[in-house]
Amino acid sequence: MEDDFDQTLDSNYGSSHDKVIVHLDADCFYAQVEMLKNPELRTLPLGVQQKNLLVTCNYVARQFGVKKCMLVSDAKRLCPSLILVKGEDLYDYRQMSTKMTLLLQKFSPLVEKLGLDENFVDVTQLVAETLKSDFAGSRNVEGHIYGDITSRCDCGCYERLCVGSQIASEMRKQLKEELGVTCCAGVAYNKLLAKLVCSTHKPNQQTTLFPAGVSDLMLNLNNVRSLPGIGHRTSEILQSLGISSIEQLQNINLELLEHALGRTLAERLKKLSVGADDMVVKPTGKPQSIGLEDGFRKISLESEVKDKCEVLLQRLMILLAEDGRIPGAIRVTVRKYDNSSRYSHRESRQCNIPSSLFLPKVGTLSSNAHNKLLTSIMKLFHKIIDISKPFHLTLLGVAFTKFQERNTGKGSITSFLVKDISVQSVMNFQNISLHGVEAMECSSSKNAGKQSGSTLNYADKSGSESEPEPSPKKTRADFWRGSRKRSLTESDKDSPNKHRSSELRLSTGEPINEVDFSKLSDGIQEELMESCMSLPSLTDKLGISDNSTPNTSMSIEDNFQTNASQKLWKRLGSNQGPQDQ
DNA sequence: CTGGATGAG
DNA sequence: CATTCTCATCCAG
Repeated sequence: MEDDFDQTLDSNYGSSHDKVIVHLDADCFYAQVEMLKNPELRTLPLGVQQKNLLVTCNYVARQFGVKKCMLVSDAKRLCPSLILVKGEDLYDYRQMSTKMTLLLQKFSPLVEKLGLDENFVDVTQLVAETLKSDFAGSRNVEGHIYGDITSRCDCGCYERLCVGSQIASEMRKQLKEELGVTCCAGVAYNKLLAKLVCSTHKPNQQTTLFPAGVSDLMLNLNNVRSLPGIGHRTSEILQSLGISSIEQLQNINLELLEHALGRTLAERLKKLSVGADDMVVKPTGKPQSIGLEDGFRKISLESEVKDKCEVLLQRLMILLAEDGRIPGAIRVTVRKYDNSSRYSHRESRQCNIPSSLFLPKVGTLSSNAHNKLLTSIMKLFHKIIDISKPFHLTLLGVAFTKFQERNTGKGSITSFLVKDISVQSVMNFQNISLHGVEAMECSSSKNAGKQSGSTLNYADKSGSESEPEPSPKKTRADFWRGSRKRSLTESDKDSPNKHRSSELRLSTGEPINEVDFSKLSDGIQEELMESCMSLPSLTDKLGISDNSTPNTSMSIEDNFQTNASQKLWKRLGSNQGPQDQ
């Protein structure tokens, strides 16, 4: 007990080298998506703005000194030719994020999202299988190596991390070829180090960290703020203790730190400071809440509140239909204008809602449900704001929570259909009302002219997550296709029953869909809901046999893992020919 | 369970 | 500092 250090060093918490973690971080993600939607922007300085804030920009713009989280006005002063696109609506970014995660899940089921543009993948298993089947030992590292490797650890981590770097390289290759997205990757034996080393070479590069480089990596961090888990608040507390550097954090007395931060956080930060992290990669499932919010300068009338909420609710209903689950509660969030400035204070209220509002029961009128929800929202609003007095809001948000898993068996099939139908309806509507959006040049710029009629690929989503619904064969097949063949384009075109697989269709104007749906909601909403009601007629259209394949989903994971490692092995074998000795 | 604080991108 | 638009986790009430 007197010996604080024993715990850290002895029990090896978070510092064993037995795992291989890859962290992937898409380069200037929002800007990349915008450039995929409109490739003409590639060579121009591009910024993505939300309200008055430049949330990210491409690397052309960065040459002018434009940076993340700048005021738009400042950015324009630095770079008068800066092209700005609006990024308040996250729909396309979310869509691409889902595609990236799905692609990565082909390498391991252990994929954890961090925000929309980052993923952790635990590839320990795939590495082990690859090492097992690859008897010829010569290994080289793909990409950069961080720090020195003069002293090699004897636990076998050197070989594991080498293979990890090759897997990371393959992941980035597929992300680029299949989705058109460039990423950075970091490879290390825990999450913390994988993330930290990831950002040492940017953009579109990867870096592998071996144990000998850990100390350098940690001590080269500028300050404690660089550690994940230390935000501005904890940083202030540490500052008050005279701690700003990583080295200071490494050396501070643990009890002193516990006094200021509590035992749990203090111990965690102590370990993080020396590069130890025992957090597991927790597979990301469906979100626990789905919400939208809108910030603005001033709202002070109840009618404005109601209008805002109605628009938010309409957009939210689309996200909800895509998710496929039924919410049990709704929450309203506001931010009041606060001149005294401290920091942004939000208040929220939530209430339960009857699930009957969402059941796909024939005869349920959507406008009815919609109105009831809007009424609930306004009630919640009145719980926060006393409208008999003047008020000044700068933000309104609406979110659904407490999702119910749906019924087993038929129920889930039905919901599956409802989800697809709602999306299709929106598509159909787009075809009718908006004519000729833009030519789509989305993914790998090769295949510009995809056929436009097919469905969006939301079905993929339910494929690899918690629900055992759709056939995992797809995933496996996709993996093989993606990995063995150079041209994904060809194989996609060739297979007609492939309409559910991962084609990139970002530039078909999904945001336009959404916006237009909102604006014209009066008419459209009825149309959408009517479509949802007529379930039987849609079963034909959708080709149920495709997704209801009674697939014996035994050891799918094992299967694709095996295939993955075979494929990787093959690839490495053929690529390494000349280098082998 | 609710709502606020904090932190992530 | 947050600023944007989300989402998750932790914790006190």
